[in-house]
Amino acid sequence: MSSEPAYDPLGAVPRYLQIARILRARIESGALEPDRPIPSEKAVEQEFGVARQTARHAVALLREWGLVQTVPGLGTYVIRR
Amino acid sequence: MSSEPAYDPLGAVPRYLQIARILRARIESGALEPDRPIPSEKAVEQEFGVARQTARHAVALLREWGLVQTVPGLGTYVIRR
DNA sequence: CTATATTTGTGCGTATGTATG
DNA sequence: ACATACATACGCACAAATATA
Repeated sequence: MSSEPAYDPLGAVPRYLQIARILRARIESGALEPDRPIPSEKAVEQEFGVARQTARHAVALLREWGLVQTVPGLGTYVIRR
Repeated sequence: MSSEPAYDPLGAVPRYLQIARILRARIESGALEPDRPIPSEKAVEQEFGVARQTARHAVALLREWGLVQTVPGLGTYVIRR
């Protein structure tokens, strides 16, 4: 059984990093597929109950990690590799 | 040759002031043109490796100096004079 | 062509906590 | 105590790009 990292809002690990790791796990597991969009910032906010800034921070990490590509006005997509 | 002030993170002059002076020099030299946006807060953060607060502090100085004008939701622009 | 909805980009203001000089 | 600086996090607003009715 492979499970994604747990989300612990009160933990020592910053929320944006926890969220980024969870989304990364979804990409690596194939739950989020290449050339397909990841959840919007709005959706991330709602799923994890965080502010937009925090959601954006998480997605920014995915970009830095080379996992996704963002198109303004459209969305953020999983990079095919 | 006119060169902009050096950035010295370990110097006695506060970083926000150093950054503000560098951006001012770019405006006065024409590297940043009137009616054109200066680098976003994010870009300033990244270029100088400082926190958001510090980048914002620098841009706030440019406003106080009457060099730029900030438009909410759009950016900060060099004032034509 | 216009209007609307969605998504991302940018900025403002504020707050808490940590650390250094 | 104070100024500076970093890190994290919340809420809000307006602008721009994109897609669709």
